Amino acid sequence: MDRFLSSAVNRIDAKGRVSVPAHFRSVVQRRGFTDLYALRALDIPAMDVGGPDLLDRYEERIAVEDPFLQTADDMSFFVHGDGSFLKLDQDGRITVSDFIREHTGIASEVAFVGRGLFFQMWEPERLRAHGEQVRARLRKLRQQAAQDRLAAGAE
Amino acid sequence: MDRFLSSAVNRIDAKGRVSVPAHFRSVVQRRGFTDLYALRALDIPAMDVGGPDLLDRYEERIAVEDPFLQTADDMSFFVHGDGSFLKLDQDGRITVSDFIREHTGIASEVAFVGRGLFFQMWEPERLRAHGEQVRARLRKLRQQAAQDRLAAGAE
DNA sequence: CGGGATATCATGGGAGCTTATGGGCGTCAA
DNA sequence: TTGACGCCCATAAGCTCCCATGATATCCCG
Repeated sequence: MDRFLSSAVNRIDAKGRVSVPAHFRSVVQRRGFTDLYALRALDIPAMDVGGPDLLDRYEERIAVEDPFLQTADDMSFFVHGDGSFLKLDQDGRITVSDFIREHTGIASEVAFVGRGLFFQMWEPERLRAHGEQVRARLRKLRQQAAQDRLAAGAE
Repeated sequence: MDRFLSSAVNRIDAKGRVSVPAHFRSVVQRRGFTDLYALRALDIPAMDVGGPDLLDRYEERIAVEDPFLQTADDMSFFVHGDGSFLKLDQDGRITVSDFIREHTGIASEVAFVGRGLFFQMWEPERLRAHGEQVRARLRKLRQQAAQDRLAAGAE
């Protein structure tokens, strides 16, 4: 399987390093990459992380915009300026920069969450809270759907 | 990777010098440039910095304007007359001229921001404010796209 | 089936290189 | 002469490479 699946929590050591879960590393490696690319997620305190191909996908998206309009500029600013390469050392660890800490609130532990084509880095407690919210939204959605079906049947 | 990515904040010393981030320097070198060219960004308090190819990009933009209109003339003046060379010293530092300080508000620290084919120099606090605005615009764009899809599905 | 050997993995720390930053000194031009 | 600038060196902090350890999972063979 060459997708990012499941999750794990790892500890940051005294030098600010953290091990990327071995499974995630092997996915990146199988695609032929040695580096990771991290992007600040738009509306949640998490980093979206993937191989450099993640960057390529975004750049393809930018390419369809008119390069002289503000939207293209915004997208480039976000992708190139609000992201950074994470160099994997020989033991498969990355250093957690202030850039990451600021956006995520990560301090001493990192929660890695597989998301298919990429994975995310979270502060564990925030991830838990976010998970609650997501579940609540999904429950509500399902109830809503059930009610709609009832209403449609009564007509 | 030969693109300008991620960001860093460096301090200006007593002589008015500032180190260009090592990663950016290596990109410049890999592209075969020895000098940097800096332009005042059009509608933001930042410098656009890159190799000579940066000029090509701006000239391309001018080319789409009608040469008889004032806009083209303004832009040409801006690109060819209102830019400056930045010489890298042996330690990879540039001196921050008044030309740059005036347009950006840079005083004691410089934020370098990768933008793919070029990079930008910002006053750190202004960069933060600008980043917020960009993220807000992109969030709005995403919501808009989601609504459009819903509307299309309802037809 | 069981238990020891082996491999894998997260984590800790030492050593050396790279980078950012500060400052001295000579040169050239206003 | 003075101030801006280029060249050189020094230093401290940060980062990368390398090795060690313990815990866990996997394998293999009796």
